[in-house]
Amino acid sequence: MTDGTTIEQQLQAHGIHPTAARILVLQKLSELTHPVSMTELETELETMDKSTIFRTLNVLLEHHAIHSFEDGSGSTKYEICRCESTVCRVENRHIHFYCEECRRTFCIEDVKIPVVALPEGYRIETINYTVKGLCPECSKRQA
Amino acid sequence: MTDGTTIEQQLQAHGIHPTAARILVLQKLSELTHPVSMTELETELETMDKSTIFRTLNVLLEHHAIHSFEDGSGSTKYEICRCESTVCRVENRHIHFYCEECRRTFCIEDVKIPVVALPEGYRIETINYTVKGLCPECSKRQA
DNA sequence: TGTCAGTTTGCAACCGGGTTGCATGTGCGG
DNA sequence: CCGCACATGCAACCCGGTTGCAAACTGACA
Repeated sequence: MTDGTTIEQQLQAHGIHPTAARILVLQKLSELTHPVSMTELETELETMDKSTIFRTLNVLLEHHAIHSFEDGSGSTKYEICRCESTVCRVENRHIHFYCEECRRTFCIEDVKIPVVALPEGYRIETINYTVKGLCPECSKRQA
Repeated sequence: MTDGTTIEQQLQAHGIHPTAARILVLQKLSELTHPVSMTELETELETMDKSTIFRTLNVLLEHHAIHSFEDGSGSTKYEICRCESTVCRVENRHIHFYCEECRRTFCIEDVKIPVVALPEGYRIETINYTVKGLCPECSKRQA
């Protein structure tokens, strides 16, 4: 989904009416290599209003063009969905690492979310797997 | 740790000076069978101020008498630590389920957090594993 | 037992992420 | 060209969490 296709095509592929705001937000998310908070997007996209970003993110989420998850930072993080198909299965998603020292959030692309078996009756929609601790840089600095 | 010991003894075992507030909070947490938010505690313990509860929870957390985690509800949830020892290993901790319909958080005691291997350098402090979806009741109601 | 220092608590104010209502703008079909 | 539905900006708001400060408490020591 990241290849030749334009941002606009990606939006349409997810059934989203491509407006300026939506293109800009998705564009930005596809450029960034790490997950961002709403506030970070706000500073990146100075022209755009907070509420617009908020609503845009929600549209993108509903149509599964992006993912959101909570690291322990307090604010929700967003990242573009790089799935091949339009529906992204839980077990294809990677885990995240939140460094309590430098407060950065890392994608651990290589490690997929381990899916557990739940007791009868539960219907799994999504799984949040976030590891907290010290990132390589910070743990080295501390040692 | 849940057995014969009094709340006061539990506090002391964790090196916490047992004050009225701390006893009440830990008491309440040990009574409850499900994780609660600060706000829920606030309504349960009407006499106690929000800030006191906040600071008390932090003391309990620092001394590993309780756990905290984020389900997707937006507010942090707290639950008593039922570990035998004073230090609670990640792999002994159970996972949680957040129902997007009834907004309740469930402990899945039987299922422990799967621990993944991270690339070199990361130091794991804690892991947040929360499944979101529909609880048995709500998924039955929907069907 | 009285006093003092350090700790704990309550109150009030604050902060920041997230959310909403409403008025304005924009694009598209007729 | 008009009208409508949808999208955006602005401002205000909500609420969980956090902090500064002063009062209350506790425990140690004279």
